[in-house]
Amino acid sequence: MKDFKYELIHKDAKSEARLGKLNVFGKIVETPVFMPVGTQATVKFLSPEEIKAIGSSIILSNTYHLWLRPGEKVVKAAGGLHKFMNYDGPILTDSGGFQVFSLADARKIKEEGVTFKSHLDGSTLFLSPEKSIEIQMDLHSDIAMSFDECIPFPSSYEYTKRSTERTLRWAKRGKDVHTLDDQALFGIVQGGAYRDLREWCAKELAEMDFDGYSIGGTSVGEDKATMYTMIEDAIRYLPKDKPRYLMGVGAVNDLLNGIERGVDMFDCVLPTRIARHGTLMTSQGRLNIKKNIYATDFTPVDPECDCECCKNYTKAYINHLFRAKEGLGMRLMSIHNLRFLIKIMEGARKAIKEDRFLEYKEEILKKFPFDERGF
RNA sequence: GGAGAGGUAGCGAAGUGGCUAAACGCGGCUGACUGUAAAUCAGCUCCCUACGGGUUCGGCAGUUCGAAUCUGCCCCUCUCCA
Repeated sequence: MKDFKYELIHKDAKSEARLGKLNVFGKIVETPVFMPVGTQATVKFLSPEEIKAIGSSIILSNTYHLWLRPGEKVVKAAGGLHKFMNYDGPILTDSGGFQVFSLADARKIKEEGVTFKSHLDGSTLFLSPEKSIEIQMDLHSDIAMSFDECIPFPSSYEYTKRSTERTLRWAKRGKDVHTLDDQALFGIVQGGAYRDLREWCAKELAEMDFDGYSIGGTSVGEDKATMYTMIEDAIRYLPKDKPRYLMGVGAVNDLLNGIERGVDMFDCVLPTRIARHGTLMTSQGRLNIKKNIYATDFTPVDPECDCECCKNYTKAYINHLFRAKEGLGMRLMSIHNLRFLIKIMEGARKAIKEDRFLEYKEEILKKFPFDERGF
């Protein structure tokens, strides 16, 4: 019997927003939750201690990248991913399915699996649904993902249908080889932007009885309205007693719109990536710390923020760190952006509890002067 | 005082008669970034009333149809010798 359980604490009265508690083999994750991404067994620039300090309760890592380097056997020999990276909180691993999408130039998809060209040395590699699960079992993450194909937008109905059918077969194949009792396995809803395919895929997956369900194939070029519809179409037939995870989404408006539609988990590279590139999400809107005007601005990044960066350092100092290419700048910015999103999630959970999620969403969207991109 | 080397856009540095408003790098400015090939990538960076015009390559004067590139003089810098 797996000790993995989603408990619905409270559903918002006026929306599909859900306050929940995810028991990940004894480690509790309150949902809705935002998960920082640590692709290569590290949330870039942050130590596990810092990740926890910002209020993060679960992080992501990646099958494809760890398979290539250092190799899943090395991680296994280390005693698993948690020991390897010295992080004892819950870890979710993506299956490598996204790399089918992002490394599209260097791959070939067949029924059996996907032939990749390594982005490291160009060597030819083969990843199948079984192999992906085997690697994830060696990594020993808490939550594994089914191996899927993340298709681009737009894609033809024909292709989307064929790909989604294959993704379902892959989900089944992966599930059949998954044997760990202390690792959950999620299925991933694809179906592109076609309602019937999304709904059908969700129903099929629900029937296979996964520990949780991901919504994949969003934020790949479609507009916001389409994306929100895709989420609704995926969630409609997903079981209410299992967690729903919207993959790769992290803009503020997307998080709120996802929660409103019943999403429990999110992950995104956005906050950490744009932080490294000099962009901050703040209560004053988007801010590029590299700009000249901040060179002599001795105020905090975000006066309303309680993170290590905002409590202790000034814009001028971080501007200097960026110009000097000092890593501390990227680290402080990453801490801030993650804390910013996590705080929004904390607020969302509180609002759901009080049956005022929609008001909260409006409040946030009105308060933060971001553009339609949501950051 | 003598002998060499050299002065190119914010800096470094190519270029040595037309294809040069001048490579490239740095710096500077702007933009992008959503299950991370990303401390990355793209554009701009002499001036202007800008699909055109104006002034540039230490200074001045020449040679030439045409000069950053050739000649003369001058100014300045560096190295070596006295």
